[in-house]
Amino acid sequence: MRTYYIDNANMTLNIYTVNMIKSKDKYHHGNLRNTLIEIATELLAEDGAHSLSLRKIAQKAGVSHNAPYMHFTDKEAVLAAIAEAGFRLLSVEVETAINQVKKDTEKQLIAASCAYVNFALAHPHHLQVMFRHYDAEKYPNLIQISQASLDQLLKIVEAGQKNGSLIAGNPHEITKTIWALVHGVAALSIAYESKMMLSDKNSTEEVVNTFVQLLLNGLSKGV
Amino acid sequence: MRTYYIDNANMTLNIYTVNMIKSKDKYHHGNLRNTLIEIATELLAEDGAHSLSLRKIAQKAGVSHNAPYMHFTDKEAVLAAIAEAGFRLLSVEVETAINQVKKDTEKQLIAASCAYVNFALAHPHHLQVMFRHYDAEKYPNLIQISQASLDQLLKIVEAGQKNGSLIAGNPHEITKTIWALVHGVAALSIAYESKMMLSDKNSTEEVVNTFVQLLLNGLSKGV
DNA sequence: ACCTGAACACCGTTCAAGT
DNA sequence: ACCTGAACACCGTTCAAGT
Repeated sequence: MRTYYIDNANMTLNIYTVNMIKSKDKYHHGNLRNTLIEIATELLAEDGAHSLSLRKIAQKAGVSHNAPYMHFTDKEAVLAAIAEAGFRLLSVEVETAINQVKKDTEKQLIAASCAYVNFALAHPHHLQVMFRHYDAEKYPNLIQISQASLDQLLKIVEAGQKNGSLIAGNPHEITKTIWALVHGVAALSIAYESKMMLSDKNSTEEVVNTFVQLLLNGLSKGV
Repeated sequence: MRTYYIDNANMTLNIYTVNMIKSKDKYHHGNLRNTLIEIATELLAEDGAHSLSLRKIAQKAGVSHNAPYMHFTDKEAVLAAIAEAGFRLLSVEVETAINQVKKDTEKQLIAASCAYVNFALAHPHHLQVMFRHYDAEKYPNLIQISQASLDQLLKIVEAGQKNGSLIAGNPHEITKTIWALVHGVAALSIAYESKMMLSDKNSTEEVVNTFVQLLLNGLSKGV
């Protein structure tokens, strides 16, 4: 590659090099990848996953319909990158929500759950792309980053077990139970336009609080 | 419509009518709709939702790529029909599972939950199509039928409240909590190839049992 | 290295036409 | 009524070519 430059260094190449510097913005040098992800995320939020096309993304970025292939092997890779960005955003929102309440296990669990459901309601198409099925071998980063929210819950659970507010037992199983409940609420809320899980008279916070409280206190009648 | 037949009854139409009767199978008269749904479900299971096309379905059914439009307004309508069939199948499997155990609330809840998760694992692409977002006004039947599993859970919950095994309180909220947990387990199992929620050493039944038990007994430490 | 234009085999959908 | 063939505007992806 380097030899190529030296061997072919000529007038034409010099002009090209100048153009590279001059038109940094126009040609997105070194930045096109991020630009494409940003634009794709916008289009996703506006029109949904089914009408998201590489060609539209490229057009809106001002590049040819082929430029994305310089940064992504195929459309699936773009979706994976969008999903990855989504998990990062979700993680930040959950973390912020947790930090805004006192160091109380119950309050933290509810705050994290609300943040998760609110993210889903605010970015339904994004959540859909985040929880598509991806080849774990192809996108190891994605799988890893997607566990961030799970780890955030795990921390709360382990702290709760230490301070005596949660039952003993495998903390991973407990964490997964909470996650499944919260993810289920989020997914079903999206599928049914909030009509099924949420209600008009109660806020999302109140409804999520009800679900989490039922999980904390249990559905079985104490003897 | 009827007038049209009478007014235009001629030789040509008679030949066509004969063809209609002769080639009932070939032209799927009155049955093409169901054939298309069946084939679509097969293709969905094999290749996933993203590569399901109306043209492929039509081709496999032996009709022109345009014939489906006689029975469905667009691709979305086909997906809705596939989803509807899926909910009917899920409902049958859940009902069967419930009937195979004693009239014990806990056992019934676990049986129903297992049936739900097993359906998801057996038909991951189908579940994906079932829980896409559909316009409730366009497909009222779909929304209605999709509530069948919820109603099945509700029955168990109400019986459990009556026989004293479940806590008092709004049965709908309790039912939704169970559904959200089970749906969350199903959805996350699919997204992560069962690696996240399920385990290699334990059966699906054992894992689902753990989750449901945690919900029944609660995560909070009793005082 | 990075980007483009032409080309390929596919889509969903519409419409005039056939039986 | 039910189905077909041609046509349209889109896709994702590949490849030779440009700077």
